[in-house]
Amino acid sequence: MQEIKKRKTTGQITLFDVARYAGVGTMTVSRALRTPDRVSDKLRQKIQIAVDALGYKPNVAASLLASASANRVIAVITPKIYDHCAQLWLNSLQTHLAKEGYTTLLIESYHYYKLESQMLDALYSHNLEAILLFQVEDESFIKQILQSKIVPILNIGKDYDGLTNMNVGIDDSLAMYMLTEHVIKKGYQHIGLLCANQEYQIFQQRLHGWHKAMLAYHLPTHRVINAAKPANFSTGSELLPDMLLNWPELDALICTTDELACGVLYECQRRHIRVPYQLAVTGFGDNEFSQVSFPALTTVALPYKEIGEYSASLLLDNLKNKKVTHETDLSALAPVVRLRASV
Amino acid sequence: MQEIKKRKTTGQITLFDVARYAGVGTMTVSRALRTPDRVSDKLRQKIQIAVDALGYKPNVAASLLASASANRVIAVITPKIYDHCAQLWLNSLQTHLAKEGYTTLLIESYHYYKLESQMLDALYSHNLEAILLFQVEDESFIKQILQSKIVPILNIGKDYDGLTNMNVGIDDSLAMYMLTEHVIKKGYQHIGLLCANQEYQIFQQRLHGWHKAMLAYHLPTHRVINAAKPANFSTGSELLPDMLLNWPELDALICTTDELACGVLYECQRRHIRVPYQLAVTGFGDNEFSQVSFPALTTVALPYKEIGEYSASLLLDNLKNKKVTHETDLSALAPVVRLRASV
DNA sequence: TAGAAATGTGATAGCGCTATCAAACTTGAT
DNA sequence: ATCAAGTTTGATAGCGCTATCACATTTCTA
Repeated sequence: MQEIKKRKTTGQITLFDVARYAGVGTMTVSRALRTPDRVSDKLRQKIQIAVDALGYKPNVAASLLASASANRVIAVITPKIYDHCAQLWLNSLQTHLAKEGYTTLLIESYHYYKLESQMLDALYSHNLEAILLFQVEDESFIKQILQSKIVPILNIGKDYDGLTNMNVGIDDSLAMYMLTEHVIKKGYQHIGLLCANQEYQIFQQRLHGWHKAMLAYHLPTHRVINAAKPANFSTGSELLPDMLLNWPELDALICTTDELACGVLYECQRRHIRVPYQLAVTGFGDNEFSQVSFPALTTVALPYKEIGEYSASLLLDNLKNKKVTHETDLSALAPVVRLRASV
Repeated sequence: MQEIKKRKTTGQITLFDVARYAGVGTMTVSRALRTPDRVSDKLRQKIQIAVDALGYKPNVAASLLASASANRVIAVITPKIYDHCAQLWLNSLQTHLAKEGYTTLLIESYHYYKLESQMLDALYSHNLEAILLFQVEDESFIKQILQSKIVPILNIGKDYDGLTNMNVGIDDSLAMYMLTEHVIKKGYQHIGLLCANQEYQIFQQRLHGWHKAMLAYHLPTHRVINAAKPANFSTGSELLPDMLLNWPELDALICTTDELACGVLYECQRRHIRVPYQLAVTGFGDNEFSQVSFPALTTVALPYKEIGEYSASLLLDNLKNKKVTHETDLSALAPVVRLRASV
């Protein structure tokens, strides 16, 4: 039996207290809690009683330090949690990771502008097993994370030249190409693009997809408003007049988000513009309201749910040290155009 | 000088390595990093060079264990992060806490249904300083958290009989009362209520507020649809026909969320019902789209931004061990009715 | 210039836990 | 009954860090 000495302590109930109460060694208590099958039934029961009686809570910092084991915690960094895409993806990801016992720590990087290193320090203090970046565009920030490369990093979005350990690409450009192609094939000739949030690469990609499709079908690409405003409902309402003023011949308007498109639809109603007869309108993203709106919004859906699932499995495989080259049928991750009443 | 011995280590660069490289004691390195002003400039520079050269990253588990200090991390538990209210509140809260160097750990409790204790274990492993509950309704879950009462707990929402250490109430009932009163004063007589998500207390409170206002003005309270469906756009569109069928005399419809109301507006357009001339419609929450919609939605705004700010200051005061009874002008937290074109 | 006070630095002893290994106790085959 | 092999248990020695105190050094006061 281990020496029973008086220690000055933080007041917390420790393994030692439990061991003394149960009349066993600390190691046996530790085992009873971590690997119960390596302890006899009799002692295990005794120990359980002691744990309950004393209200013992393990000190995970000590456990981590002693075992140098990881924490089953992954961090997700994304600029804007409330984005519809982020919602779908996160929801799917978290569900899958929670099943495997992982806790997800969400960080909205927006709040840590100029506080990045502080935030990272706090992050690393959690003994993370991995970091996921979702549509993080700040390359210097990514590099800063990678510098202190102590855990695997999975990036969702544009691949920064293989900087990250793993990358799951999302092809916004392709999605917009497909959508534009559908509109073109419907016979529209004077197709404009309404792009907000132009400062973000992801919107540049959407613009690029439109541009490419227009060129491919020999259509003019000058009818573009590219604004540095939030891509929300009011911006849509606000910018429609400019579009109509500049290009009265417009017969279709492609918006880079469903919110913009929805704002445009409202403005059309205010101005008695009949959609799609006078003007066809599309969004991007297949948000919840796009199939309920009046008229229902033609849009393109990116498979964020599947991407979330794929991200989770890729990450879990990597953490389990299986092959990192996880071959999956990526066709399941292709964008889907939803043609509705507004085109 | 401290004995330089060979240790078996996890391979990580330790304080000891930095100390040896810089030719100082470990304690000096520790101080140079934690309390730089207690170390001479000369040694501090030397140590900084050693830290950079070796790429030293502190092991926070060890630091926590040795100092028994807290982590500047608070956890927020909420059933649904993507809720508009949660967004506003969280955004405001996080901004204020980030300024004070706190990192916010977001947990969507939905993902941990039946995994609560596992999730809590993971949570506690972070040496949290506090836990915030936002509109958590599962009382047994709250009790479970409180059982292991190791950190202050701040609850936002209904007060569970003083179970939590601190409580910031949000009066949904009052907000709905105010809204209903406005509608009544506009002269509407046949006022119905469309309530979804009836299983949640927060929606019961809204229903209650409507009921109370109707009684106060001697108006009938039977025109209610109380559905166990998600309070979203499509439910609004879907349930409007039932309302109209049951009560053709309806001249105003109050919806328990803006999403429901927006769905109702769309359905009105499909059915050529002129709002507000044939039917007035209101929402609840003042979501972004409610002022852009056509017609713009009359609704009531709860001051989640202010509540977030108040929560942050209350929590910070508590953590700093100032007076916990933080008196604030709570009138700033009162709901605000926004009368718009739809009523 | 001596002595007191303030400041800077390092050796030590844990924080609460687990890896490790040796000791004690089973079990089963001879 | 005996020994080999398996199983269960506990004492020990750290994990990497910081609180603490003692000692060394500097600065200030009389």
